[in-house]
Amino acid sequence: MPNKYRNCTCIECNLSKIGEEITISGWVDRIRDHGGVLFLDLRDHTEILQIVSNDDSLLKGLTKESVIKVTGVIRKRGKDTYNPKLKTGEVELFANTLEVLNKAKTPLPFEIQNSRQKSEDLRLKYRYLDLRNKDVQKNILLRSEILHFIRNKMYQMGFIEVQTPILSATSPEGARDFLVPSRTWKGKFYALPQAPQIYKELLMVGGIEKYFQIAPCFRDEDGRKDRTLEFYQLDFEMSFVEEEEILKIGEEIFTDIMKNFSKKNLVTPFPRMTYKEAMEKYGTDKPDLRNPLIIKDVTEILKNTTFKPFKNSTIKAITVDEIGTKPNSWFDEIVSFASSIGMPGIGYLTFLGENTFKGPIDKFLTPEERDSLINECHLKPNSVLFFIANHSRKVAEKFAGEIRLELGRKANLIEQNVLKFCIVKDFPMFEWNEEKKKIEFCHNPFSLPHEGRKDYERKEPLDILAYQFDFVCNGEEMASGALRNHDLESLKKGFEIVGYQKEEIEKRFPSISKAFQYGAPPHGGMAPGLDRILMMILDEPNLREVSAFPTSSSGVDYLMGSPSEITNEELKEYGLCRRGEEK
RNA sequence: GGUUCGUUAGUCUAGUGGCCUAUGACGUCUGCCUGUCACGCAGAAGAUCACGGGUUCGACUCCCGUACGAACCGCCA
Repeated sequence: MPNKYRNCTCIECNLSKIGEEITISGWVDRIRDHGGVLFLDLRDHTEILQIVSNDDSLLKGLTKESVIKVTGVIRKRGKDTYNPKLKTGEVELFANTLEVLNKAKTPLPFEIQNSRQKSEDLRLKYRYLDLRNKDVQKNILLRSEILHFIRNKMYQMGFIEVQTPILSATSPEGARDFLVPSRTWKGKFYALPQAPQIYKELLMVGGIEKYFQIAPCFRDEDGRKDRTLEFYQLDFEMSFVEEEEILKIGEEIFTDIMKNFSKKNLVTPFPRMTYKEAMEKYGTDKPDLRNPLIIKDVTEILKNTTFKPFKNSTIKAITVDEIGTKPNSWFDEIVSFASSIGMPGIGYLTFLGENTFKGPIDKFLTPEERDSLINECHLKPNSVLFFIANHSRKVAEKFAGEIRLELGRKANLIEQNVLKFCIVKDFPMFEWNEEKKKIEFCHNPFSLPHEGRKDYERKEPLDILAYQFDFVCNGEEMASGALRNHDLESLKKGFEIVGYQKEEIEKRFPSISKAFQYGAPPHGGMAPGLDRILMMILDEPNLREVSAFPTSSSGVDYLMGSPSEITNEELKEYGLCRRGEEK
């Protein structure tokens, strides 16, 4: 709508406007003063428009990135002065008046056009300038499109959008909570939700059978490139479902989003594997299937080995074809990588063909062992077989997983321009924490064991599997989901196994403990990470690039200056006091 | 909490013990230029080399510590 600032935007300035007098506002992108004739690129959210004038007093004192309002007449450019790079490149605005609405200070902290190459802390400190860069803005625009797309999709599938509280209660297990002191109830705290888990289950008890929300989640843990203090999940939950239905819907959502927004090839359908299989073949619960290498367990083949480091150990092997002729330095780098991740060593053998190997371990092998390795590990001449051994099976798997990734990277085996999803399911309900010498939940305490309460009666806790799954893409965890346990007794049993008293559960989860006594439907759902989806689509190196106002990796917001100190008065008002001061 | 790497004008960067009174580019400022569009040309200003200590005749450079940043491990049901 025309107003005193503008009656059109840059993109609207085309051949149809020739001869018209227009008023337009925006930022000064560039100034080119030729003496006698001067050019100015005016930028708004749509495009750039070239302004021309012969009056050099018009530009007196004008600085880049100032906000100006220009009135003038649209002219057709001479043919040889078209600028094909601009959508407005066939026209220009001959300025009559130019008014500075807000002058920009000079020099700028960085040039807008190449802000993406600047150091990140500087960009974040001046995020509003960084956002003026079209390449930076494009991520925020895509985020908007995907949010729009997801909402449409969920509504189409019959889900109901429900917002759940941000000021909530602290939850045991899981990540550290962000706490918010209550002024009214001194000494008591709200907690920001790590996920709307309890609320969505209560919605199921409340008869909202298909719920979704694009939910903010907060976790007070150290950052990573794909982990921030606050992030968004497409959280959804359904009543009266079986696991397969959730997996199908999850797969449909991911497929639709990726097909619509990613330029990479999406491989469908998503292959599925159990947690056990993932750990055995890939050494991780989030396998990167772009990497063709597979881990083979050779413990049985080498059970009688005389090679000391392999004795009484789980032995994993990885075959890499066609690298036998790499220089020694190549293998030395693998060895030093192995030691950098804490491995005592890594053995390898080059297969020369026939029955012959080259390598220091060869002399410890019997002819039978050689034959078995050649057959079981599918060795071809010039293949190299890497051995990862450890007394602990878990540790051997973990190291093998890391070596698999490193070998894939180093041998250039990672397939490019492809999105390879997989669904990892049947996570164990519990796992043993060696350091704390106790049993812990492996994933989500609210998940349903395969046999429900029967599992608790018949099985060792560590053998119980859950209807718990992850969606993984290119080695990144993209979503987590589960069928939930709606049987209060077995839910409590689970908490008892990790060391909670019965009363404690009722105290910690008063809502669930009560609600599940009044007719809780079987239910389940999942939660794809919105920020990670964007990171994957845009091929960004970290989550901060897909958010308008991210904090630094260490959780500092340089724009707002948060976290910030507060005064003693404020502390007192919230019923808090500084260390060493009396209450 | 741990490991690794980093910190030099507004920005990015060169620099490997004396040749540094610190290089180059972009930006900024001044002047010239009537068709540029990453305009061009000429000139100028701009740096307690993150901070503190040490080694040395001498430290931007080597060592230790601190702060800050990033990636990773731990942590993230």
